[in-house]
Amino acid sequence: METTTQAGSPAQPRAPLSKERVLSAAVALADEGGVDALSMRKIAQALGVVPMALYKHVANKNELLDGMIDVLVGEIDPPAGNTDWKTAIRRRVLSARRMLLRHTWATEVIESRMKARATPTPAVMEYLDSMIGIFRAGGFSVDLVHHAMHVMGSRLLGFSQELFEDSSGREPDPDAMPPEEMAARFPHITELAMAVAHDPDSVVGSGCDDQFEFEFALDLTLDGLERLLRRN
Amino acid sequence: METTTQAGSPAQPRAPLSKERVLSAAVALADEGGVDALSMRKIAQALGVVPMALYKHVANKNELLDGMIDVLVGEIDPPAGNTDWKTAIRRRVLSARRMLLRHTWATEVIESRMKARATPTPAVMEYLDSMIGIFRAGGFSVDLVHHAMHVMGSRLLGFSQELFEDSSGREPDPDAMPPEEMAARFPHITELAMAVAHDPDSVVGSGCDDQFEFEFALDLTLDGLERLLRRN
DNA sequence: ACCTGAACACCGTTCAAGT
DNA sequence: ACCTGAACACCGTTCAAGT
Repeated sequence: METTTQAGSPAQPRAPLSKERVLSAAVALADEGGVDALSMRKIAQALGVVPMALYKHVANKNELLDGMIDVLVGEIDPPAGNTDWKTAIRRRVLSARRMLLRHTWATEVIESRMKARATPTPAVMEYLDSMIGIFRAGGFSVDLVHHAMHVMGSRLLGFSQELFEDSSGREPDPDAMPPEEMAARFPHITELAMAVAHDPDSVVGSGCDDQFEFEFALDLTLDGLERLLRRN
Repeated sequence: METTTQAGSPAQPRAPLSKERVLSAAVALADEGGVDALSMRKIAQALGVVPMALYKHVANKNELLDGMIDVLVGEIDPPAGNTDWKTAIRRRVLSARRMLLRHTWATEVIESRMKARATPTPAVMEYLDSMIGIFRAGGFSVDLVHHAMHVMGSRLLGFSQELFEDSSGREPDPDAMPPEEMAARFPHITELAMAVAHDPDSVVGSGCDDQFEFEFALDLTLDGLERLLRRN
């Protein structure tokens, strides 16, 4: 009802807009509506600013996305000291995973920007570098850590990569296949799905215990690497 | 110079437009210019047709993308008979990888559509089902094949997922870091990069032997699974 | 010198008007 | 009944006109 500035509450509609404010507004918007719905115009609107004002702090949308990735990488826990390489890597990767689960759009943006850029951003480089450092301190040769980084690739800044994620709240398929046809055409999937559904330990409704599956895969890889290391 | 139909060459500008023609035109355009540059309008133009004509064969752009994925899955070699599960899986995954390398935009589209859809398309389901079938025929329990599918996840319809791919032909970074600063800030990356650069066996210029790295990671996973299988 | 509105060249998709 | 042009509601970004 009152458009002029009130005495008691300065209304502060004009906090001085910085790159940080732009980036965190962008991250918040992406968290809410996904990265496809993210536009320069909407970020500006959320900040109470004209669209062109953003271009004073980021050169273009790609640079904005790079900045958003750096914000995310900053959320990954720093490496733990006083442990062996295996638990240090394990904790770090699981911390990265938690970040990825908080920001569902992260893998998409990271992957597409990594593909487009000649070099990852410094923040990503720093993260990768400290990962390599943990392996090296654990006694890995340069060659073996090279392979290890490639093996870990998809999990380092990885993907939860669930093939059959919880499907509630997604586009419902108007002409979905009837269960009988499913069972006839895809017997192995059906068998597997049935086993999962009847497993009392599995999470009700969602089917797969994503966390368990992720750790299972991670440990399989880490054990394999450890075996190679011992063989030196 | 001649706009009317010639006698010798019927000019056939009006092949009757089918869903298949639309999809293969879309795949060809994506192969050329990437999926970001793909638009309904450009597909129509390539087919010599008005944009709205496409909507007779695909309901919307998402359905178009789903159809394109099916075209790609159709390019993966069928499972080989007369072999053990390990070589059968290996061949199939490597065939999928070759498809992914032919269509650089594939992983991006597959990942984003898998995330959006409640169920993968039937063609993708068929592929996954026959994969599970190979494991089952190899003696895997339903439980173990369940885990195996999760482990293989990122490689099944996977990602080449190279962290440091050949950077030629990508956006050059105007303010790239000087090598000395690189070495100081990222010692481990530098060490690794140097070792790779001085390895006479590595591919000149591109740095990493992507194919070798992919197979290294794949075999590490497969060997781990085999060990679990033997332990039954 | 700084800021910004209008404009440009695009999108996917709707819809009513044409045949 | 079919087909399609124009239009709608968006984009990211340029640029010239305002202060």
